[in-house]
Amino acid sequence: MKRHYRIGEVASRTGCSPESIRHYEKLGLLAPPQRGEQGYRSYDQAALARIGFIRHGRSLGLDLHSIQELLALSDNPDTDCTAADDIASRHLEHLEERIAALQSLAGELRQVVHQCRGGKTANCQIIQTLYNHQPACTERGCGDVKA
Amino acid sequence: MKRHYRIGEVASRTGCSPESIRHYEKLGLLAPPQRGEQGYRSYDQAALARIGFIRHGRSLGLDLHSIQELLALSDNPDTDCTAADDIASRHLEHLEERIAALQSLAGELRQVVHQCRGGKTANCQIIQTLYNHQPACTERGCGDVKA
DNA sequence: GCTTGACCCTGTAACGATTACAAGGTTTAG
DNA sequence: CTAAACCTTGTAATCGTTACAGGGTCAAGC
Repeated sequence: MKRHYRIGEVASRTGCSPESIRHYEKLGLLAPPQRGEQGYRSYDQAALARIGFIRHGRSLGLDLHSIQELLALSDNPDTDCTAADDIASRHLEHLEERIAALQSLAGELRQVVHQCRGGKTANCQIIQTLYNHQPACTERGCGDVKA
Repeated sequence: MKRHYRIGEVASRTGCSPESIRHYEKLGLLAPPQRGEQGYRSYDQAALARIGFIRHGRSLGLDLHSIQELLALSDNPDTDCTAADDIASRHLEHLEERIAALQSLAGELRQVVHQCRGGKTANCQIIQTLYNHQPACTERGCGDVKA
C-alpha cells in the first residue's frame, strides 16, 4: 500500500517549491509522475527521495546539470563510481577557487570601508578608489564576480 | 581639444565589452553619449572614467544597482559620505556571509570526495550521502547557494 | 569598381535557477 | 454556499552578460 502525495505536500516535505518541482520535471531530472483523477501530479516515496537528492545537491551548490549527471549514475548502479567522484571533486575545486576570489575581494573592500568618517563624497575614499584603482585584469569580462 | 572615442576603442581601453557599455546606458548608469556623423556613440574622457568606475565596482563584486547609487553620490559631491560607506560595508558583510557559506559547503564536500575508490555507483559514498543526508534547513529556498 | 572585413547601429533571445504572475478548475473547511 | 487553499498550464520577470539577426558605413586590397 503505497502512499502518494500531491505536489503541495511534496513541497512542504522536501522544502522544494512546487514551481521548482515542475521545473525539474521539465528539465528531465524527474520523470513525469502519475496523475490523479483531476490531473494532479501524484508522487510516490521514490520520487520524494529523488527530489531530496536534488535538493541536497543544490544545497551543496551543485548546478542542476551536475545533479542530473549524478542522478543518471545513480540510476545505473553498475557504472564506475569514478564519474561521480569527478563531479564532486570538480565542484569542490570550483568552490575553493571562488572562496579565494571572494576573500581577495573582501580584503580589498576592508581597506576602503570606514575610511571616510563623516566627510563629503567629494573626498570619499571609497569613491576615489573606484575611480582611480586599476583592476588587476582588463581582459574582456575578467574580474567580474558573481555575488 | 578633447579626444573622443568610439565604443570599440572604449571597450579595449576599459576592458568592458561594447554590449555591456550599451547595457549600462540603457540602465541609466551612463548618460547617452554624443553621436558622431554616422550615429556612432562618441565618448569623452569623463565617460571613460565613469566606465572604469563601474568596471572596478563590478570587479569588487558590487551589483549594478549599488554602483548606480555610488555614481549618484559621486555626482553630488556635497552629499554625506556615510551613504557610500554603508553600501560598501553592506557589501563586505554580504561577501563575508557568502564566504562562510561556501566554506561550509566545501568542508561538507571534502568529507565525501575520494571516499569511493574504484567501486560501483551502487555503493558510492557521494550518491549515498546525497540520498540520505538531511539538509540543515528545509525552509523554502533555504540552503540554495549560487556557485 | 568591387569585394572583404572590421567596425557601428537596433532589437531580441539566451544563459541558470527560481519566482511571480495570469486565468482557469478543484477541493476543503466554515 | 462560499471563501480559501490547492492544482493545472503557460509566460515573464530577476541579474549581468553574451550572442545573435539584419542592417548600415568605411577603409584596404585586388
